[in-house]
Amino acid sequence: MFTIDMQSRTPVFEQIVIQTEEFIRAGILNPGDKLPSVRELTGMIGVNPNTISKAYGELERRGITVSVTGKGCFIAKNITDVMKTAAEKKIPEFEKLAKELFESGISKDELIKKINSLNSNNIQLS
Amino acid sequence: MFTIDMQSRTPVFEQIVIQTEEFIRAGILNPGDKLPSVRELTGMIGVNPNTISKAYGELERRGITVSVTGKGCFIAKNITDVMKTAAEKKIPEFEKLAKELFESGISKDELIKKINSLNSNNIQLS
DNA sequence: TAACTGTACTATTACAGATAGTACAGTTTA
DNA sequence: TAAACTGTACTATCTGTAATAGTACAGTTA
Repeated sequence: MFTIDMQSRTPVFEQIVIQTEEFIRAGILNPGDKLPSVRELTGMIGVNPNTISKAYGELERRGITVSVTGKGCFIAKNITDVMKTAAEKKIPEFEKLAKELFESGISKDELIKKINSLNSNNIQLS
Repeated sequence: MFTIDMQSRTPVFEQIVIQTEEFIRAGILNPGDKLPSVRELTGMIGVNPNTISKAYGELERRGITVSVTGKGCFIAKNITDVMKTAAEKKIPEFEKLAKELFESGISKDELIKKINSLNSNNIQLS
């Protein structure tokens, strides 16, 4: 499930957060789904339980998961709204990057072409 | 000229690199232009000369500037090509971000609208 | 009760960014 | 020529963050 690159400059706990979000967008993880337990992931990835706990804490802080001691870590029921809201906060970042490429000599048409080529991998199960 | 945020998680030397690139795209810095000397910037920003030197070294490594001991640090003559090539390498990053926003519920139309609203700040002096 | 769940805490190691100080090689200018 | 400037190199040190190690605790499940 998770693919961790120990050589990456991106902290392990952050890689877990990022990949969890990617799995949600791809429809692999859905509302109410249970993530592997801290100790399961510890065994799978080969890192310290504290590192997993830190990732789960960050996911909960973002409203992406709900952790319950004794039960586990679950994808939030309102995950669709949470992801949409988070994405809207990233629009300025998108505009900044687009502006950078445009001012560097890449045409608007080429950028728009890239967007029109996007395909959703989201699988609707309901 | 340079605006450094000491509270930012982005290293100071990297902020200098990023802002230099921004000044070039905005037409504020042009081919052959001389950057402030290491010791001038040290005084302006209030950081260690080594930090400035590290930024200048990185700029030269990217082909953005040419440093000459005894003379100074200058914007490369072929800076337009260098910036275009660098931007092309960032297209996958652009596609990834666009895909993330799209899969999170932001429509293609909205993204395209943002691109069409872009205005170039580039000032042509020649 | 036993085995699981997430969480909290301290101590330690490792690494990157930044500072401090010094030194050197090359260029410009008076 | 000499002074003042330019970028660069080097070592030592400090700091903050990531990660590890080990232990412990509170709540849930079977």
